[in-house]
Amino acid sequence: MRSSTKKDEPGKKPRGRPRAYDPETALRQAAEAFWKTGYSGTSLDDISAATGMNRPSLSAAFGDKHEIYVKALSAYWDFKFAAMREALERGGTLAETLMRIYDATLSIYFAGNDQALGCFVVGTAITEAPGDPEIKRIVAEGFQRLDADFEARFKRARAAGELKQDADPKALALLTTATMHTLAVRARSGSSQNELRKLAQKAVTVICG
Amino acid sequence: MRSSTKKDEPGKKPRGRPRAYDPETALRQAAEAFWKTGYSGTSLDDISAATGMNRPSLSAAFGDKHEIYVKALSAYWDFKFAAMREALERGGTLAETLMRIYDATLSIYFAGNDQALGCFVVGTAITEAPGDPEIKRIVAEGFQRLDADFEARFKRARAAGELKQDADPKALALLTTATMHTLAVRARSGSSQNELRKLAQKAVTVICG
DNA sequence: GGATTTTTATGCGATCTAGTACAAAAAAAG
DNA sequence: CTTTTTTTGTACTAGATCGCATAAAAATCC
Repeated sequence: MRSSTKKDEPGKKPRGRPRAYDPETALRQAAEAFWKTGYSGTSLDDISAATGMNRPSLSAAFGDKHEIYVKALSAYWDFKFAAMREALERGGTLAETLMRIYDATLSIYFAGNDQALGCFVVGTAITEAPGDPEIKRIVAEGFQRLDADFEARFKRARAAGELKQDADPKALALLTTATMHTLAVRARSGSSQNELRKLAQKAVTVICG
Repeated sequence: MRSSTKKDEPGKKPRGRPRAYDPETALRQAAEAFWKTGYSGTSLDDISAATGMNRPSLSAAFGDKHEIYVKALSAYWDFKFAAMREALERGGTLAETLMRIYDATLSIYFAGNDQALGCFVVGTAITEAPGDPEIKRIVAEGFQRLDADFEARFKRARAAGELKQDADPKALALLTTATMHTLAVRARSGSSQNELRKLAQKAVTVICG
């Protein structure tokens, strides 16, 4: 609840005992714990162990379990869309751009050292969505933005003559998102990164005509 | 552990007190509970309430929580593939067949009265997969079979001249599965059945050329 | 009707879980 | 050096959760 998210000016040191942990790092570690075992499957003790913070500190910094999760979920979307934007804005042909997006996506889905965890949203938030309006809303808004970003790119491509004039940007955008969803699901159920890269390549080939 | 899954001959009545509940019905009710709140989010008390069975009866009939879930998951795949097979074998053009499959799929994903729950596998098993080898295996095998069934259908379509000769059956199959995955994910995060039907229609149009 | 078999029903005990109260610790301010 | 402020660390309570032990119930076999 404090305004500690905004980085205090480095000169002014705050009044009391200094925090032992960096909030951003801790939130990322908490997210990793949720990412592995899902919302319901992760206890506050697990998060406490993952962050090195004890329960009261967690509570003071991020609120209760649900608040921690929602913050982690929002941070994940921010991170994902930042990666998307970067891949989108680096230019190149349509197929190159799409493939760059999928490569960036896969490097997130396979980020862990050992076990691939896929997409945080698809792998953990989807399960909770039906019984949790807030999670459901955040998830749905992210997917809508994904569709919209892709559709805009396909419209530009069609205008630039990269696609046939009778191509349906909306339809192609939905298939592009669908491909991302299947990558998310398959990564978490054991497919290899190489296999999924080939899958993405095939999808891009079909989508780009 | 008993051989009670095989329907005993109707003439021979078993020896002791008769079961108060039909095992198949109970397993379906247990699956519905898992479907709503996921594996970790569903307690044995929840399942007990959903089935009307008390805990020891559940234990005797299906084993512990993990065994109940695995049985429910396998039963779901059976059910899903039965619906698939029926939609595949009813003939018609490629586009008609695919659309029939998606309609059957959506009627499963939106089966509940109130809240859409999407796909049991994508909505609940995916979350557990990384930490549960058995669930992971069952999930992966189902997806592989899905891909294979679609690929076979596309090969037939190409041979029958329903597709261009340079079409890639494997690539189209992956996109068809991807579309199913996106339906699963979106249904659980609040999209309407009508909206998803339109999505499926657009996907089919692109996939069938 | 009594013995045997199988299922149901109640309830117990050990563990996990979430949230919080309270005191100790670490820093700046005066 | 003392006071004030904020965070940390320990510990506690209340409730959930799981698995099982034990007794009651309902059927067949003799």
